[in-house]
Amino acid sequence: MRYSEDHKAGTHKRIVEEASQRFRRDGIGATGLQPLMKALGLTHGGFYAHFKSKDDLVEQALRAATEDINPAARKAFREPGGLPNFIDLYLSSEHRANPAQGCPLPTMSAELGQRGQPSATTDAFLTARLAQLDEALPEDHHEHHAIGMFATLVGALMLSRSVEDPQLSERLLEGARSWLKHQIVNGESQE
Amino acid sequence: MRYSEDHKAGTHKRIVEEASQRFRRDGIGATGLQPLMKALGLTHGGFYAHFKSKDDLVEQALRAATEDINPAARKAFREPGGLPNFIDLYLSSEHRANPAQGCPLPTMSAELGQRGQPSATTDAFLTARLAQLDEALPEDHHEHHAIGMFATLVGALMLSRSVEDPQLSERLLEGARSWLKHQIVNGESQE
DNA sequence: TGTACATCAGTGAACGCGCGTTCACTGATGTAC
DNA sequence: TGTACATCAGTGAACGCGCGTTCACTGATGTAC
Repeated sequence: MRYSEDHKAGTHKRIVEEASQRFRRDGIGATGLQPLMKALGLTHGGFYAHFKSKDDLVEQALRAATEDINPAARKAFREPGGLPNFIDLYLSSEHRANPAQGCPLPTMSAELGQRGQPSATTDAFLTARLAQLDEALPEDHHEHHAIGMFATLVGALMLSRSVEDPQLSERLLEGARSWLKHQIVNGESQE
Repeated sequence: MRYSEDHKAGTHKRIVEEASQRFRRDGIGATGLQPLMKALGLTHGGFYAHFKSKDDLVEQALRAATEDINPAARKAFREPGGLPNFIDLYLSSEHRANPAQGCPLPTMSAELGQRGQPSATTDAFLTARLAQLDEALPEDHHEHHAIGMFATLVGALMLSRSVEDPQLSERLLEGARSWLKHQIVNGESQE
């Protein structure tokens, strides 16, 4: 059947967005293309009219996630002094509970490092986020501030999702929040 | 064939150790039991004489990793003021290049969080490491110091492994090292 | 305005493959007599 | 000391299943005349 002008582009986008959520929630390896297409009301055969391979989809999904930032987080970055708000959003129990709508790195970056050949997409995503954090930091900071903070955010959220005990999970989030806010103050005054 | 007294225990240990390395290097999902047993010169059928399931092996492998700490890292913890040495070891290019002999969390914890039902083994592993870090920190620190530092270590190593560009990878390790050492100083004097 | 045809997004069966798990078995060794 | 037997760690074929990928196809729509 032939479809209207931009029908295919729409389907393409739907696949990328659904994949982006599933990769973040379940991981890349654990996300099957067959269930993915079925969830969109499509059959799996059509997949290869849109993508060269699963790896191609992974790249596009990660690229899509770069532009799909939580509006509240974007707002926190816009306003001066909004960095603590961003930290609270990133290390919130809401973010922990909803990996599918969250940052792809805590769920995907280990797997991205293990997959056969790496692509520049991860680098681009990470660099963009570091630049964003860099702008939000006080003027006289060093590069390692943004890097250290980002690593802490990603690591703490990932760890908080991996433990069984809810109290331990909460302590991890709260501990990282305190540590990071404490560091903002020191980063401004010292160095 | 019947074997000597502790033959089975030896095989059991060999499986756990080989699995522990493969899980850390390739991830849990990407590690097949068939290739694992074959690498030890065994057939896959015998696996279930040793373990209830793959999940059982995962738990035992993680538990084994708890006791298998890099001697150099252990030494760094023993001597007073050895924390910077530990940071350098954890965030070294050697550790980055050898996940199979390294900390299981950067490679496994995302997957551990995504697997069906979590077990207390991750909690035990993480708690033990936090306690270790806690002891190495100056007396008057807060719990969130150990948590923040550990999250930074795990996050930075994982991210450094996931990027394609070696220079970016190096910047991530170096950035996190600087940030952490800077924080040790502040953690002592302030708070 | 009406008909013939080309397009091509999506269909669904099939491919080989490796997965975790089960199970009837083998056969070298330790034990009992 | 010599023989019969029980043990049980390890064997290897087989189970059903889902994976990523291929491919000949369908059939509603847009275009050409």
